[in-house]
Amino acid sequence: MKNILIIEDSIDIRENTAEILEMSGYHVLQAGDGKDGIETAEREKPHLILCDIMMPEMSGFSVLSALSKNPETASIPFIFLTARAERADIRKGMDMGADDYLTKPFNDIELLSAIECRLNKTESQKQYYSKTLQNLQKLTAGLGDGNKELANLIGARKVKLIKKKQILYYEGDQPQGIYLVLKGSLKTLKIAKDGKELITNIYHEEDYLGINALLLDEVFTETAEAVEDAAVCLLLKDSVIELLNRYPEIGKQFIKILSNNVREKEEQLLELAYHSVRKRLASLLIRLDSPQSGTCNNFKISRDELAAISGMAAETVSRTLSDFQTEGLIEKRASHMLILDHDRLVNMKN
Amino acid sequence: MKNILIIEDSIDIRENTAEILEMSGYHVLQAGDGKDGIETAEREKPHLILCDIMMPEMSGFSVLSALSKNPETASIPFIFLTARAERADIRKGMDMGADDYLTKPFNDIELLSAIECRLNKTESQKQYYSKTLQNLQKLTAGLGDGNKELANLIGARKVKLIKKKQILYYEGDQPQGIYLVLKGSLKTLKIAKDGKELITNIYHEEDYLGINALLLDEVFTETAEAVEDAAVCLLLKDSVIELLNRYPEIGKQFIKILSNNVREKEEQLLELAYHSVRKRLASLLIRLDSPQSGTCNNFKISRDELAAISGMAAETVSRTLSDFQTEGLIEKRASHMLILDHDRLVNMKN
DNA sequence: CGAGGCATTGATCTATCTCAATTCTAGTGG
DNA sequence: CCACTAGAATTGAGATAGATCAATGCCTCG
Repeated sequence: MKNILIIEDSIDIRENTAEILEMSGYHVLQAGDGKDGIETAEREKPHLILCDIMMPEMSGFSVLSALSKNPETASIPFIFLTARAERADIRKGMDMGADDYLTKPFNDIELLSAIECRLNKTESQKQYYSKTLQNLQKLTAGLGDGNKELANLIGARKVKLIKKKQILYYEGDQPQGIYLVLKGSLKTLKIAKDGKELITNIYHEEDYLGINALLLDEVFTETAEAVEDAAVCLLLKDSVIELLNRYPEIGKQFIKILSNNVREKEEQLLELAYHSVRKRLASLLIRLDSPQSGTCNNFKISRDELAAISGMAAETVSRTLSDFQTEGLIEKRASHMLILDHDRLVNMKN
Repeated sequence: MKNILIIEDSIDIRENTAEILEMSGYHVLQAGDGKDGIETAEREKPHLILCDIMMPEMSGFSVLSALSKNPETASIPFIFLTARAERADIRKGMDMGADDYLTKPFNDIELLSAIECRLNKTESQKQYYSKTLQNLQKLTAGLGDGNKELANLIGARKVKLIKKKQILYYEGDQPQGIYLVLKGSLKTLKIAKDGKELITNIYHEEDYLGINALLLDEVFTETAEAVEDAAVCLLLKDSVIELLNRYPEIGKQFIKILSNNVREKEEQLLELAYHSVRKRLASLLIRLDSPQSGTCNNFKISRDELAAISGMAAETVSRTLSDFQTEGLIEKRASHMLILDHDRLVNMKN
């Protein structure tokens, strides 16, 4: 039997809702204010939480924020109850990691379907991603307790699905934490004053997104967008910092990731400063060809994107690729690229 | 009583010199060749080393180079003994980090005054830097035990002095740890195949050098060179990692430093990709003007260096600076730069 | 005070961007 | 399943910012 916790200051609504749920076979816990709600959640670890936004003393936001900080409760599906209107509030709630919201007054069917839907989704996601997570754990094995907890945090947290071209966050947004890419790929980009874009990074499965914004108390300096349909998992700032405090290994992993990043960027700066378009494009193709060391020799990417990564004009990219093709270095058909002569690309003179 | 090691293949000179020194109250160690000299130095850690340049099998340069690599011996004052002439050799020796040289034949007074002067200098430097270190400790206070230990580590380590244009480490060297800059400034640079240099970073007092090489088990990917006479302190890899394991705060500091670095690099990439030389040079001037937030409006730098940071030709830098001057944005006299109109530089259109 | 290294300035050259006109591709709806 | 269309890619022609080569002038440091 599933336990559901209702946090709601109005006795009427609370009892009424509880009744509906109990008739449907759920076991219900009730809390009349935020503080009580948090305590109950931590003690009982319910399977789902319903929480009013507007409450005296402690708002629903504070409750969600507090629960998110505790890894034990961070992953419990969380549904906001809210008076109609207040769209801004809803946005804010969802951004903070709430899973859904119900507009009061709601009827039995709305309530039950929202809850069921959420419980099902959580369940199926858990199964779906447990495979990915096993890989992750294997990957981060031997790192001791720290990573087990990190993995728990990941497994526990809700997954956010974003579709191709959708924005995960904008330059200027306040970072909420870091994202682990579970599936698909994303890119981060900066925009110059004249509107030209520069892609600064491409993230694939198992990459972390936003580490460099985690500890600097500033807004994002780049925009993150899905290159293809993707699933990411938000690890809230406070939880990650908490882990960082407890497990130095995790900090060391982050340092490694960032160090690699710095190195890559410096390499790119050197290329951009002194290498010809041919050379830069050649090395970019190599870089894209082996996203994670597995050389696959073929991938898909638009000219505009190639241009935005390498900082050249799309027409120039197009021309140069045509040259490469006639020279037998690559094969291209529309946006599909196939590397033919890896070595000659690596050793491109100029 | 101070120990002095003499490395010299000619027995006559060696014994003679030893006698002079012993009469003056020093305890003398002797070595007849480079290999023996290095071993003795490592075993006995003398207070000062005298070393002939021209020796069979292993030259004085090799001895100095070997001792410099070992942190235990790197900070021992090192004086070359050399036959007259050979000015080039002397230059080379000083560039490698020797502290002084004596031209053979030398008399008692020359020898003793050189030694005394050097020992005194080392002593006073130790005191001088202990003050800097105290500042550092104050600076990193409030970070708990971790930083106290870090500060201890720093205080314990010997200081390495490097002169202008001298190399701290080369691309391809194995990192021994990270360096804390105590005084002066250094730059790290990468070299393109055609010999052009790109300066990737400039480090000032209290900056850490080499964090990005610390945890990646690979060689340095850039060369570090002193821009002006500088003093650095080597924090050995193992000690730092040990601290990292014990004090998450330190890891977090490193993450912040690296995060900032990544951000800066991305910003530079954007500029290099899409901004005009005018704009890039303007923002570089701004960046150089305030090394650590203290706007001083005037600094010294060569055209070649400006070119190597911004990835343009030195002539272009020169031309653009002249333009800036006629526009009343800056004032320049040889390599001295003075910012006149900070705002207009920041808002440079194109 | 002299020399060698910096800095400046001029003249030329070219890699790459920009604008513009076609052609191709892939995704949509009938 | 096919035709249609909007977006993507290609190709051409022309413009230009900045690199390069070269000559001269100016510090600065011994």
